[in-house]
Amino acid sequence: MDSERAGGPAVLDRRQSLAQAALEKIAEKGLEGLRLRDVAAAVGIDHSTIHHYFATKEDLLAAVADLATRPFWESSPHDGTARERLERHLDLLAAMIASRPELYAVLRELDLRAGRDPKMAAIIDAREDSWRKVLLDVFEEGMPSGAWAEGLEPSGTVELTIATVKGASLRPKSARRVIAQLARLLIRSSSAS
Amino acid sequence: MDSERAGGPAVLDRRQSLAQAALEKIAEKGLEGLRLRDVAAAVGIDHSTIHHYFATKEDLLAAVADLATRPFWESSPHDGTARERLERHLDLLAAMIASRPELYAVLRELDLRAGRDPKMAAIIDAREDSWRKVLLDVFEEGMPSGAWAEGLEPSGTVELTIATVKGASLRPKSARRVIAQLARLLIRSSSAS
Amino acid sequence: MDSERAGGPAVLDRRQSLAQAALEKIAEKGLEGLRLRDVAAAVGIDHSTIHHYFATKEDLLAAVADLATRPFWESSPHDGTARERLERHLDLLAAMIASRPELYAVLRELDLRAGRDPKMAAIIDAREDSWRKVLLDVFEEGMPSGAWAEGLEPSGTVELTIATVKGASLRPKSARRVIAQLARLLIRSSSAS
Amino acid sequence: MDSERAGGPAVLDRRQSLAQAALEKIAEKGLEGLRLRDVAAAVGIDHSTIHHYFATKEDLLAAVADLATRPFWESSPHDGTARERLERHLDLLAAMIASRPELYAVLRELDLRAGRDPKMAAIIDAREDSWRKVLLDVFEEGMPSGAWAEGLEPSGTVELTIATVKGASLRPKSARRVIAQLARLLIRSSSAS
DNA sequence: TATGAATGAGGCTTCATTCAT
DNA sequence: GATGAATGAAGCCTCATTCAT
Repeated sequence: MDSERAGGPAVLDRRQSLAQAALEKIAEKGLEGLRLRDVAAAVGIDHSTIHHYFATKEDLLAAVADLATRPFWESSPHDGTARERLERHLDLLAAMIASRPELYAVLRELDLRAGRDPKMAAIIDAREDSWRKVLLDVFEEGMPSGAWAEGLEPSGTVELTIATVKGASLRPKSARRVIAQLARLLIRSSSAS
Repeated sequence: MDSERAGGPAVLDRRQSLAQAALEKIAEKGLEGLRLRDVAAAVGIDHSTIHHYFATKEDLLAAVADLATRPFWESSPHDGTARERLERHLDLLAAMIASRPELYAVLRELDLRAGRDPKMAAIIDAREDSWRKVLLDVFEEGMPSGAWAEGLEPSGTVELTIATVKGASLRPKSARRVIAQLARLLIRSSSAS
Repeated sequence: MDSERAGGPAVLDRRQSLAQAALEKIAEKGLEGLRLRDVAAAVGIDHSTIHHYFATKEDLLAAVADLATRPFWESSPHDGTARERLERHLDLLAAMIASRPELYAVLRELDLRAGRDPKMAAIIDAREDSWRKVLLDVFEEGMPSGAWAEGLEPSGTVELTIATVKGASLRPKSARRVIAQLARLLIRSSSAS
Repeated sequence: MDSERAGGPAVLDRRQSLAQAALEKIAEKGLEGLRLRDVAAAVGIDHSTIHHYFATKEDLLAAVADLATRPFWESSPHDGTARERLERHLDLLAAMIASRPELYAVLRELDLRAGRDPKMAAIIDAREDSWRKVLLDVFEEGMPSGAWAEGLEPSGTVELTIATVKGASLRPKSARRVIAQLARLLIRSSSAS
């Protein structure tokens, strides 16, 4: 009992903090500058102890991917009109990119990696598909009420939104502006709600 | 003069082909998988000979950045309406991403690198600013004639376009669709096509 | 007494099965491929628990040596003529090499180790001396009756026999044939079969 | 021309001396104690430079096997009677085991390794087959003249001889005696030449 | 220009061992 | 007795770089 309370979470914490430290190192030095030694040092353990938690560097990277893509939209409330939901969603994204630009730099790094590493692709794609569903749901919901700009096609717009957010995160400084501009284009400006 | 006629061009070719080979390797294995040995092998020279052309790995990388960002829009004709010019520009981009996805993967890799390497940032930013100007020119030119969607602000739309193209290039498969969707949103739909 | 009845035998069994598992691992991967982790895994315990039974890897190795050299000739009946006894002895050896080649591979591995490790030499030599005595006894016993080939010198033949059996065990496939050939040479051919 | 005289042999020397150094280390510490660092140190080069000559430790080991099994019987003259040739051959072996016991210890180490490593087996077996042929030739040649002990079968005796020499080399101290005893048993003692 | 030898720093990983629980 | 966390020494190998030729 005691050990379950003590050891259990501790282990999770260690794994978690190693993944977190790795994420920070990637943000700082890039995937090509990631060194297990540095990660270990960041959490204050010997670099060989890392292998207790992650058999290989690749495994650690998988944990980083998992951590970095941990769904954030789950917190988004499902109520409100489609237009409101989209606005909130994009606002949240812009805010997060502004507050944690390194996280998004790492995400892009992982996107690139996914292009040549099937294992990474599996992790990244799974999470991205969830995001895709969330967006598709919003865009489809807003169609009947004419919430969107003329000629907007839901599924293509999902891809556009994802692409733009990703591209915007490559330049955190202007991300908010870019996302705002996107929102303005997507949402029907005139007349009806 | 003499060297340009005799050894010069050959050297330039070598440098060029080394940079090209490096670019391909980066596309294949990422910045973290780039090995001077592999690059040398790809052009058929000894791995130590590479240092006769590039003193350091970083220098080679600079050459890669230069090669990858070599302006492509210069070929774009300046005639036609703003709307036509934007369409042609986006079409060209979509076509290039489709035909040379690796080149764009490398560009994104370099974007990320620029985020932590001032030298790289200098190279990348210089070229991106040129692109920025081209786009700004187009968007401003189309304003008076009402070529664009309502509420479009030139400078913000430049950033949006750049971000979207970059983001789209992370998923070459759907890049054309994304860029087309963007074009549809930017260009005023009413008033005849 | 108490511990022999309760924990004692269990501990002995554990030690025994660890040594046995180690022996098998050595047969499989050689002394250079022996890993305590593998041995522990083979008997289903944690790799650190192994140190409760053997303080050090060397200690485990000593147990392996002990196990591998556990005298087998004790079962050999002492009755019959010297010639019969030799034949039975060699037959038994050939049969064991055929049925447990790995055991003999490990024995050779330990022989080699004994050449550079005094502790190992002590264990190995003690058992080999016992074997030596058994053989010497047989050869001397057969001398008066002229059981052996002409010019056979007991003590030198003991060494020859040991060397040949060892050498034969390096190639288990042909061991039986080699040992049979040795027997044919040792035993006087004339004077009836 | 100059470089051919200088660089050529030098390289061979380096590879050769690395293999030789490795052989000595194996003799000293066993296959399980072989460290590339030690080998490099013995030759006076940085341990990473070893990889210039041998891509992997396994490759170095192959060179060691090649060096250790380099045919020695080629020097044996082909003239004389079969009996004389066998005597000379066994004498030579006994002398070599006496003068270079470590070489033979390593050979046995490699024999064992060959049992679990096909690459090693290929090298070892090839050389052993040559030896086999030499012996078979001798034993068959002596058959008609009745040079051998009664009932000696050539091919089986080849195996016996090989096994005995190998076994003898495990105990260099008594090797000469063992081999002499073998010779006495093989060669017809009485009567005719 | 080109090469191959050499270097040394450093990378990931392994492993016997120890220790607290 | 058993475990899992932790260690640190060490192992093989890689790689950018230098240097003599």
